[in-house]
Amino acid sequence: MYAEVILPVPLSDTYTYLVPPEMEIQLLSIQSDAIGVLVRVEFGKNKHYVGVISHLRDSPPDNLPSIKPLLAIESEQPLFGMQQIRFWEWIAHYYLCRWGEVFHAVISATRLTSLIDKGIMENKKPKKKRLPAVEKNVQLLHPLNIFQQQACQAIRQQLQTKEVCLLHGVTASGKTELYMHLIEEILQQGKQVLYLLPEIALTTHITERLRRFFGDRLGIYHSKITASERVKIWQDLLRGEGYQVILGVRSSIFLPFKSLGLVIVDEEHEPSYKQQDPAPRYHARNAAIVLAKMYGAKVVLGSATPSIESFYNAQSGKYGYVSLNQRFEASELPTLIPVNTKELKRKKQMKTIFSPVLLEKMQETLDKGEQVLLFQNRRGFAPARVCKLCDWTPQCRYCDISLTYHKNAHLHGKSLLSCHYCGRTYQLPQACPECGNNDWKTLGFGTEKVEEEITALFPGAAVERMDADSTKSKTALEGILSRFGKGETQILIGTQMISKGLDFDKVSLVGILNADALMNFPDFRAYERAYQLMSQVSGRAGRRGKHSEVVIQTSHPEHPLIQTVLQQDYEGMYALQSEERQAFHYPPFYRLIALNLKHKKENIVREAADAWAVLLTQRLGDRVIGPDKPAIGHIQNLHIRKILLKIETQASFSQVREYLEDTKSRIVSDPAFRNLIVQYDVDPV
DNA sequence: AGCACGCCGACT
DNA sequence: GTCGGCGTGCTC
Repeated sequence: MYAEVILPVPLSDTYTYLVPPEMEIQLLSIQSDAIGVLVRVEFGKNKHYVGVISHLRDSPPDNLPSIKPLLAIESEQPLFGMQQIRFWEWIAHYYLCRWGEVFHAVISATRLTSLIDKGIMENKKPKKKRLPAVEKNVQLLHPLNIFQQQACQAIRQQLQTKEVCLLHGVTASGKTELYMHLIEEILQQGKQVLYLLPEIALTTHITERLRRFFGDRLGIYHSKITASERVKIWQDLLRGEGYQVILGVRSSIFLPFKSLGLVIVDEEHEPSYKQQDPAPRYHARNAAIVLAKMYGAKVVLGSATPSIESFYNAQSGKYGYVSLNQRFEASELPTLIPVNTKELKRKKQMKTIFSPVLLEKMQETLDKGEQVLLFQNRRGFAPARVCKLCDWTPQCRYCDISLTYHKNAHLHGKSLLSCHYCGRTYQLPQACPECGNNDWKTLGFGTEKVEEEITALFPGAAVERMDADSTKSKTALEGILSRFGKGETQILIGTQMISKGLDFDKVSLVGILNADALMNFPDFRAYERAYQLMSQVSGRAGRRGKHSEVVIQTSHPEHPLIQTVLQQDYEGMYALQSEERQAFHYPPFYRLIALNLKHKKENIVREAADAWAVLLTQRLGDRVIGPDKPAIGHIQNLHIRKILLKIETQASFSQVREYLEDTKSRIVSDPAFRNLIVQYDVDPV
C-alpha cells in the first residue's frame, strides 16, 4: 500500500510513500480511505515534515528512484476531508500556485505547526465534554426592526434559488443584527457558520457583541489567538460540537468545516481579503463562495459600498440583491460639504493643511462637547523629505522609493526614516549627503503632521492618532478605541483604520483632509476605492440621531467622482465605473492575471519579460499588456517587470493556464533566466 | 522551503 | 594553506 502525501513545501506534486504493513491497519481504522490523515515523513536528507495523505494507491508510480516509508501516523483522526482537499486543489489551480503552497497556508493558519506539535495528536481522546453551555451572559437576540425583518426575509427568499446574496446596507443599518438572526437559523439546523471580517474590523467591540449571543458556540479566529484556542477551534469543528460559528479573518476559509451551512462575508469590498504575499494569492471572498458551493452552503456578502464586481453580479442576476437603506434608530445621514482647497490657496486662505471652514466647524463641535474624526490616508509625518538646496531625497537602499519621514519616532536618538515597502528604517541625516546643506523641506503630509498641527491649533483638546504606527500592540489599539468610546479623546486622527470598527455616537464632524490623494494613484480601482473610503469614513458621523457633517477638502470639487460622493450616490459611481471598466477591458468584464517577474539584475529581468511577452502574444494577442516597469522599479534589491493579461471572463481558464505553464517552461529552460522569480497574481486587487 | 554540495576571498 | 560566503539543485 502506498500513500500520496501533500507536504507544506512550495512544490507542485504530491509525494509517494510506502505504508509499512504494520501501519496499514492503524491507518485504515482511522479513516477507511486514509484521506486527511496527518503523517510524519522524511523528505530529503534528515528533514522530517508532517504532511497529509491525499489518497492511497496500490502500486507506486513508475520511474521513482526510491520510495521511503511513512515514519509515523500523527493524527488520531483525519484532519481534513475530501472537500478540503478538493478546495485546496481549486485554489492551486485557480490562483496558479502549487499544492504545497496551499497546504503551507493551511498549516500556518494554525501557526494551522503549533497545532501539529502540541495540538491535536496529543489528545488521544476528545477532552471530556464540558457541561452544557449555560453561559451566564448569553442573551436572547434583539428583535429586528421592520426594515431588517423585510431584508432578512428577502435574503431567505433569494437564497432559495441563488447561491449568493449581496446585502447592500448603509452604515448603521443594523447588518450585524440581521446576520445574527440568519446565523441562529443555520445553527438550529445543526450546521456550521463562517463569518468573515477583514482583520482590521475584528475588534473587541464586534467580538463581544457576538459572544453575548452565541456564547460557547462562537470561536474567534485571527493571527493573534493562542495555540490552544486554535486547537479547540479545530477539534470543535471536526467533532461538530462546541464552536459552530467561526468569526474569522481570511485564512479561516482553511478551517476543517464538517457541515458548513452559511458563509457571511462582511465588508466584502475590502481589499485585505486578497492575500498578497506569499502564495497562495487567494481572494477570501471569492474562495469562500467556491468553498460554500462544495458544501452546499449559502453565502451572504455584506457592504455599504459593494465592490463593482459584486454589484455587477447582483445586477446581472447571478447573485441575489437586497438593500437596507434605513439607518438604525432614525439616525440621519450626514451632510457632506466640499471645500475647494485650490481656490483657497489662490486666495491665500489655506495657512495650514486645514481650511478655515474645517477649523471653524471643529471649534463648534468641541464647544458642543462632541467629537471630531480627521481622515488622512497616509501615516508618518511626510512621505518625503527634500533638501532645499539640491532637491536630494533620502531613498531606500533596497527599494526604488523615497523614505517616509517619521518626525516623532526615533532611532538612536534621531528622527526616523522608514521604507513603507520593505519596512527598513534609517536615521535621519543631519546634513544633505549630496551638498552638505542642512535645510530641509517636506513633501505632502501624513497623520503625524496632522497630529502636530492640530495639537498646536487646539491646545485644550485631547488629540489621539490611530494608524499602523500607533497601534502596533493590541493593547495600544484597544486603548485608543476605548478612550475615544468614552469620550476622553475629542479629536481622533487616523488612516483608513478609522473607517472600520469605530461605532461611536458622539462623532458629529468628520474631516477628509486630502480627497485628491485618494483618487490620484495609477490603478483602475482608484475611484472605486476613493468612493468606498470616503463613504465609509463619512458613515462614522452621526450615529444615533445627531445631526452631523463631513468636510471634504479637495482641489477638484466638480470632479464626477467627488460629485457621487457628495450626493451619496453609489449607483452613480457604479455607472461611471462600469462604463470605464467595460471600455478598457477591466473586471468585472474581463479577468486580470498579473505576472510579476523579479531578478537581481535589471537587464536579465528586462530580457526575460520581453521574451515572455512575445511568446504569450503569439497565443493571446492583444490580451497581453506590457511588459512594464512598475512605478517602484525595484523592491528588496530585486528588479521587477510586470505583464498583465486581460482575459474574457467566459474564456477557458484551463487553456490560459496551459499557455502560461508552457511559456514559463520555455523561458526558464534558457540558462540565463533560470533563477528568475515568477509570481502569478490572479484577480489582483 | 530547507539543506547539501560546490567553487572563490580574508584569516589562524 | 583553511573557514566560509551564498549560488543552484534536489527532495518520493
